[in-house]
Amino acid sequence: TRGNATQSQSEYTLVFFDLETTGLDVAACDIVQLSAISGEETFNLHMVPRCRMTDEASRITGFTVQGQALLLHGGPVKTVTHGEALSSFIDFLRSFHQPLLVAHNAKRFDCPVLSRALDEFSLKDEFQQVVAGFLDTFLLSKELLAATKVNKYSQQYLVKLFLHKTYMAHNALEDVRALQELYNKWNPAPAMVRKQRFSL
DNA sequence: TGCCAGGCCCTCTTTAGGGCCTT
Repeated sequence: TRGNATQSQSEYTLVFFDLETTGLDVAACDIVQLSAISGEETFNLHMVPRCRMTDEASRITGFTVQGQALLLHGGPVKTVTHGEALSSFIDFLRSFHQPLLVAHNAKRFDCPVLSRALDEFSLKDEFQQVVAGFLDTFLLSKELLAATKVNKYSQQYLVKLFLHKTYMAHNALEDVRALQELYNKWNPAPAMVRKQRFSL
């Protein structure tokens, strides 16, 4: 069993994930990078997007497309097809006990984009059978910090506020590392997790 | 080529508007 002793004995295993995409339109954007982390186990794959990247997305993430190649800050990046990435992701998730997927703004952004991609490759059912549910740290942070003076909830701001550090935001792997650390710092009560937990 | 969202939550609310967060 993967994960530490505490996780393997609990009802679920937290798996933090993040997508870098071609833009913010959840109904049309395509995935460029899919990353996840659970404990020390990481997952990180890149894909050549099948639609044009918005200039803003390129500026923020550093990803551009040249011909059939994906570039990060001008240098080539190894890629796989979207079908391969999603199948590999399901295999990665299968290696954990009851994986509970956690992302910042998951409900509004990462989940609908991931769900649409899974539908596209008829992998939704397989995915649903493996995954125990989702948790959105954006919504969770609002509830956790409701009694405080904090009124900004971006991941970058929260990481700076609670972990006193900056990180390479908009690199999906760095984002999930920071999110896992932030979550561990918060260590929300199981009751709150149960309350916030949702399905696709 | 040119365009660029919208669900959720809050509140000066529910016959609604506006800010936030994600790329």
